[in-house]
Amino acid sequence: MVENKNTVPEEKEVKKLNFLEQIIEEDLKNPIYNNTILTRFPPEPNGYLHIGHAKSICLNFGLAQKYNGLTNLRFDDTNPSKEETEYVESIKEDIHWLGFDWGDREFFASDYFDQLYEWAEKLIRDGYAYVDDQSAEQISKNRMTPQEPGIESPFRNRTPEENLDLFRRMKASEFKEGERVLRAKINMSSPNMHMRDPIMYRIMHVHHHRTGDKWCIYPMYDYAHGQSDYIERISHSICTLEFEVHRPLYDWFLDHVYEEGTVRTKQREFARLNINYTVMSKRKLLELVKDNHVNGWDDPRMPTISGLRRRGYTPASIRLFAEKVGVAKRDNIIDMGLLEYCVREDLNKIAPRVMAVLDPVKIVIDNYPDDKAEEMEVINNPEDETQGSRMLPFSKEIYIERNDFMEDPPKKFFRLAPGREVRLKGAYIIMCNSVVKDDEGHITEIHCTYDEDTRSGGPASNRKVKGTLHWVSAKHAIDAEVRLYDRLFSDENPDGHKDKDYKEFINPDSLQVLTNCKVEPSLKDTKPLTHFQFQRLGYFCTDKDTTAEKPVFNRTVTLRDSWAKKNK
RNA sequence: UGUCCGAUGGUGUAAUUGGCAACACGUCUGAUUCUGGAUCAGAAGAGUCCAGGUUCGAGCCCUGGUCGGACAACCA
Repeated sequence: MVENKNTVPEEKEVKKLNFLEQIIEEDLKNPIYNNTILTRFPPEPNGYLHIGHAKSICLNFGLAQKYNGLTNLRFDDTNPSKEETEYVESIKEDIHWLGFDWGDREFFASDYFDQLYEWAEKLIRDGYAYVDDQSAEQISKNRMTPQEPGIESPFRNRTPEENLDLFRRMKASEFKEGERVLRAKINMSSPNMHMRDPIMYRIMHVHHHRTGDKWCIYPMYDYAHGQSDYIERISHSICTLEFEVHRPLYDWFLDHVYEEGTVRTKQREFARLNINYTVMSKRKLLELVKDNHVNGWDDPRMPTISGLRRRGYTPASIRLFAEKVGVAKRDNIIDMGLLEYCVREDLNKIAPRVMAVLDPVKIVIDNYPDDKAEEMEVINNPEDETQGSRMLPFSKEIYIERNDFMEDPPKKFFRLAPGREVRLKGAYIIMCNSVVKDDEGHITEIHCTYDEDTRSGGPASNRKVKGTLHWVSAKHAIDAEVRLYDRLFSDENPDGHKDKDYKEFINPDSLQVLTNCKVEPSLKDTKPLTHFQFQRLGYFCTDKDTTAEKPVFNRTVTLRDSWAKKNK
């Protein structure tokens, strides 16, 4: 089997398949698949999508792309009491923004209510389903616990005729909510609780966002989901691990409607995404929003798609992240650092560099003419020449970052200090001569001199100095607000504590608003969602709160900072 | 105490399906740099949860444990 070892490989990329790809490739050997697959992304429209959904979206659309197939978007709208059209719009927006398109393959589980109902009648006629008159509490109680068998309902052995009659009357609105349900007749002593005569239909006198008041009985997830998959002829129904226990039930329902010669939908499960220092359940995210711990679903601290977008994440960065985290079946907690790596990776290539000083301190260049002003040509992005250059005004008074100056610096400090020189990026080398302080001892002004020959591109411009600072001309700068974000939780795994509520770990300092920032004039009228690198600081993104009078920027992520790291 | 699933460097994912553990992130060096960024070069770090067994050979197979997760909504 290793015969042609010495034919030697032209180092072709080793394709390592994840377990889903292996299953698919195995399946595809069967001609019934016709060499193609059909996946689906099935959100319930009861909340906003988060990065965990992004993983699933990338997986489902990605797999389909890879194997010559398509992906359906199907809203799992079987519980009208929790679902709203507002959510379906946001979900569609987020998927498109991520870069995926389902064309006209947009469906709703509610599209299939008629078919589902017919199949339910068939199950009743065949003796596989019955109407139960017990209360919710009784049903639940009689299911008992996983280690002891359940108790059969006294209504379990009604005749198909009686069941059919009752079921039709349920549909005809003759009963109140909770009075009756339709149950599958499977096995009350199965060790798998989902097989203990699961409920198929319940009565809900609730208006549905799409079917209006047509129905007062609605199918449960287990019944609706699998059958919807089959109706759409989904080949691979990929979901998260918690549904693994549902699989026998999924298959049981499918057995009762399956037609020979058709593709039989296969459900397979993968481990959901977890990221440290955040939470990833819709319920908890909703709670953070409702209790005002954050400012809405798109708060830049939220792991929602809309939050990440507002924070300044790009679709490509999230897709890269989804690829990097991989897919498997073991529990995982991904390091937030990986997500950050992914944005930096993308933004480094595309974000123009600009000058912004977040915590300004004034520098006066004593030997620079009082009313002189120059325009310095600076490169927009050293990683991408096609982004060209722009002009940046320079004058006698400039601002630099307060922490770029130290009166009494440690040996490895490469920035400005008395008697030291630094380069002002794109301009001159300056030397610090003196410092002016107020009564309290706070530095109010730093006096420097510049060397005219060191202007970028000038005769002495390649003189070596240790540090290069970003800066902004005082009289040309515009004021801006900058919002800095930190992790939302102070604990690595906020909902991993049995005795403590995750909310106890909310980081009180996750948002810091700086209102006294100075940015270069080119940033005057930027549109929300524009990405920049604030030179030496990090990647920033114009916020939707920005106005002509006061631009607002969100910090997406800092630059890697080996200096800060060293000083920890 | 029931059933199902899982266990590989700090984190995540691989290992041609039995051939002496690889990739990415992170970490640490060094080079380079008008961003303490980026880039480039290199290093450290696991012997695969444990114990047996099969085999010339086990991360992959078998047995028994241990630990972790999921499951007892008229939620999805």
